[in-house]
Amino acid sequence: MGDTQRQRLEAREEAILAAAASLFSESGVDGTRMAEIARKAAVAEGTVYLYYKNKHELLEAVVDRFWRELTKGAKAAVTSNAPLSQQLTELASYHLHSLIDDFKMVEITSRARQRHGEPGRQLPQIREYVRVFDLIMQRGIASGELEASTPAWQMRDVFYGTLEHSARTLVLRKQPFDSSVIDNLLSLFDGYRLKHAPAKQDSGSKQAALELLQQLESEISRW
Amino acid sequence: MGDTQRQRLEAREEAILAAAASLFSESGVDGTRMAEIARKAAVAEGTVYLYYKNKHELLEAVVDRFWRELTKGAKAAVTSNAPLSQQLTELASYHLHSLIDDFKMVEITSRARQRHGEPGRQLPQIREYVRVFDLIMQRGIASGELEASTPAWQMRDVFYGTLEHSARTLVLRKQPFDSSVIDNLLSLFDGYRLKHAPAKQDSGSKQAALELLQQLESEISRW
Amino acid sequence: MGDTQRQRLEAREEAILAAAASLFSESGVDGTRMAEIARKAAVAEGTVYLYYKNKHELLEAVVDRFWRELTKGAKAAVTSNAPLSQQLTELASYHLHSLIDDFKMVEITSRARQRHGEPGRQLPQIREYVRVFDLIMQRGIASGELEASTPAWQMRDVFYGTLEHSARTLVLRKQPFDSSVIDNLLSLFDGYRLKHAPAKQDSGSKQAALELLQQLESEISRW
Amino acid sequence: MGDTQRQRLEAREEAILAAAASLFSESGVDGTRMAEIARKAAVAEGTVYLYYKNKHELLEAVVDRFWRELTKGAKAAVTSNAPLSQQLTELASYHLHSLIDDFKMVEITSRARQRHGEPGRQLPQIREYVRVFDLIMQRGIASGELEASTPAWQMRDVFYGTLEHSARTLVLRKQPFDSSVIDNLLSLFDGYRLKHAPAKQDSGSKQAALELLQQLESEISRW
DNA sequence: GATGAATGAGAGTTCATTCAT
DNA sequence: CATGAATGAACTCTCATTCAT
Repeated sequence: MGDTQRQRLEAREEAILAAAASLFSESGVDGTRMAEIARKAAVAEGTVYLYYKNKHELLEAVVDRFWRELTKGAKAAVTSNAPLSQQLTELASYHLHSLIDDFKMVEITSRARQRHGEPGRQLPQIREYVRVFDLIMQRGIASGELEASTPAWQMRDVFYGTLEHSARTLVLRKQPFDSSVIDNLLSLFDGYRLKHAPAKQDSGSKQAALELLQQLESEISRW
Repeated sequence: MGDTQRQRLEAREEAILAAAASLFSESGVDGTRMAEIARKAAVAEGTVYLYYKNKHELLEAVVDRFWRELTKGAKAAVTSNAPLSQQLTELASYHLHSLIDDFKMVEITSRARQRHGEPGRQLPQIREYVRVFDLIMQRGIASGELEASTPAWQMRDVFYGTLEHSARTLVLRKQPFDSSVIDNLLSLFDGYRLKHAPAKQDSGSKQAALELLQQLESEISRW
Repeated sequence: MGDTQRQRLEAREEAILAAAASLFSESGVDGTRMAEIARKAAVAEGTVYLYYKNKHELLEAVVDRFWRELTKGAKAAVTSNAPLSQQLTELASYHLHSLIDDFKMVEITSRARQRHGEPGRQLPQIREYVRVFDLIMQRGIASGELEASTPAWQMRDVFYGTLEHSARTLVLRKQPFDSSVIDNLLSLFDGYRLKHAPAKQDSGSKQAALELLQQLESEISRW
Repeated sequence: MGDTQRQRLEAREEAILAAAASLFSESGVDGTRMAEIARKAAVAEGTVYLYYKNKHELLEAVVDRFWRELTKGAKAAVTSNAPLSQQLTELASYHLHSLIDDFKMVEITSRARQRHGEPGRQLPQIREYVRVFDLIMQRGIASGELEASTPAWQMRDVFYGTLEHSARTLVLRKQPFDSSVIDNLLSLFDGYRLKHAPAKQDSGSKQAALELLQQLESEISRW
């Protein structure tokens, strides 16, 4: 019975989140009243406040949930044993599809970052999501598939930033998808790829790279 | 006398815009009351409504003004006779600097795009700004400095998106600037650059490219 | 417990109406702020809007309530078994007294009828009130106490209009009442009264009149 | 040239009054902004305040003008040498027509009477208009055409009030006119008319009546 | 006298949040 | 835990009125 109880609570929480997500997407954050969310979630207004301290926390939870779901998919795209280029392709495809489909959520995310006086904060789940992109870059470097001279975060910025901006472009053009964006990005990434076997690595850094690689693989495998 | 009158009106409008811009940046859009803006601009509350129909239109005007100023600077960075790579470097540097310095404005921009039921609209001045990036890519293609097989808008997405995302990264790390981001981006763009003189172009497309180039140069020179 | 709840709601609604009525009468509609009404009714400002969508609807409710109360009194004056002339006297007396006592309400009523673009509307409760006057005229005609050649509504206009205008006259003169107005009106109504037994009525119309009379009596008895 | 100046001033004043009257009728007093009136009158906003201290005084002026015009027509209807009943008929007809045609003005009049704290005031021009009705009743009494036992003001209340109320009835029914209302009223007034020559009046009161009659006739002739 | 930009008090209204039931 | 009526601070916006030109 305690289980039933807990399940009911979680179902309620999920209902509120889903209602809020759909209304925020549809009418914007300011255009959505707490009363509407409660009605759509079939709970009383006050009940929402039992689960979330205020509207902003609810907004953050909605955004969090969105990126958590996204993170799951991104991890799945990257966990295979396929070669790096294929994994990048899959991740890029997944990312671009997701951003286009839920572009409203991307905008709402930037809304969630803005809080009264504070400077723009990074929400934890987004950090986690971006971390998937970082890890794949780091692994590429560690495995020697990507050159080590460019920091992983810069490759990630190219990868992530390009796709985000292309998503905006495609959404504005009302195009549902464009795979050539991914082709272009991947061929660009060839510039980062080592053409030859990684020459002349001194054994110290080689060792370090191997350890890092093992660490990364282990982290990825825990997903 | 008409001049003095007009000047006073414009000064007032500018004062309101400046006040709004600074307060929106400082406290966010929701955290700023129309009364505050009026006080900071040293006008009466009602006066603001003489110039802008409501808070949202004022917000749009603030955002518009920001991107208009940015556009001026971007055009300046691109108007020289310097080689493409140097122009790209300058544009990238200007863009990255600007986004970092006024990162709040970037966030506010996404706020301005969100209006009640409407989907995310593109504000005209941003379009104009992005157009500067498009033009330099198009010119590079027309002049044969960039390969023609990748659409200009995709190169632009890489260029613009990478820098935007890097700006976010740097702001989150509280770094004021990082030139290596630009170096990285430029060296990546080598992948788009033709290594040899553009060989084997049939005379028809050559002719077309020349015409396009002249057209672009003429447009740029009019800035 | 539902009862207690409902009673509290109704008490609150009544408190708001009473507060509004008294303030509208005292200071006029424009001279009364919603905040004042809320304070006088001992509720929060927002609470008023829980019961009435806006100031105009509150005004209409106030006016409605006034005429509903008036209607009750008017019906009581007319329900007796007394002869027509006595009932008319009582109704006239009640009407005149009421209009004089709450003359402000009569003026406010005309204010309630005016809404932005719309032409003057007839508020339902006033129609109901006037209907009491109509019914007594119709009954008089049906019973043969009043001549049938003048339409009931014209008799009613004489009756109602004269009293309303006399009320204005008396209020302007600051007289609390003047029974001679009623005497005059009643003696004038002798002109409508059949001096003899209704002669020469053909049996058909007689029958119709009887049926109408029964119908009217039945409607009145249901009050 | 002074004349031209004065004429321009008067033309302006008239333009403002006309604009206000038409807008008040069309959109109600609250629904009309001073700026609209100024625009329609083709003057600047501030100019209106050179002629009228505030909106309420402008409203009063509009109402005043309306009743002044009405008074002219009413006097014309009554100045003839025709017998009383015919004069009454003409006055009633004129009154009823006017009220129906400009019913909005009647409502606006009651609006003009309401000022913040004050009780309902009588506007001077309405008093003047009603006075026309009083005078014809007084004259009828003095000339012996109406019985002296009912005060003139009561007869006037019957006459005026009935017509006013009938006007409302007809407006609500969207009827442009109904002459039977006047027939009914006139035949009712037969109840006030002396059937025989005024018998047995003592010479004193007879003398007084004659003097009053002369006085009234003189006043009427001065119209 | 005429203008119309500027004023600013004050209005109605909203809605996130609370709390007695 | 759940409710939803009640709250009231704070908002945007209006518009009659003023006054420098």
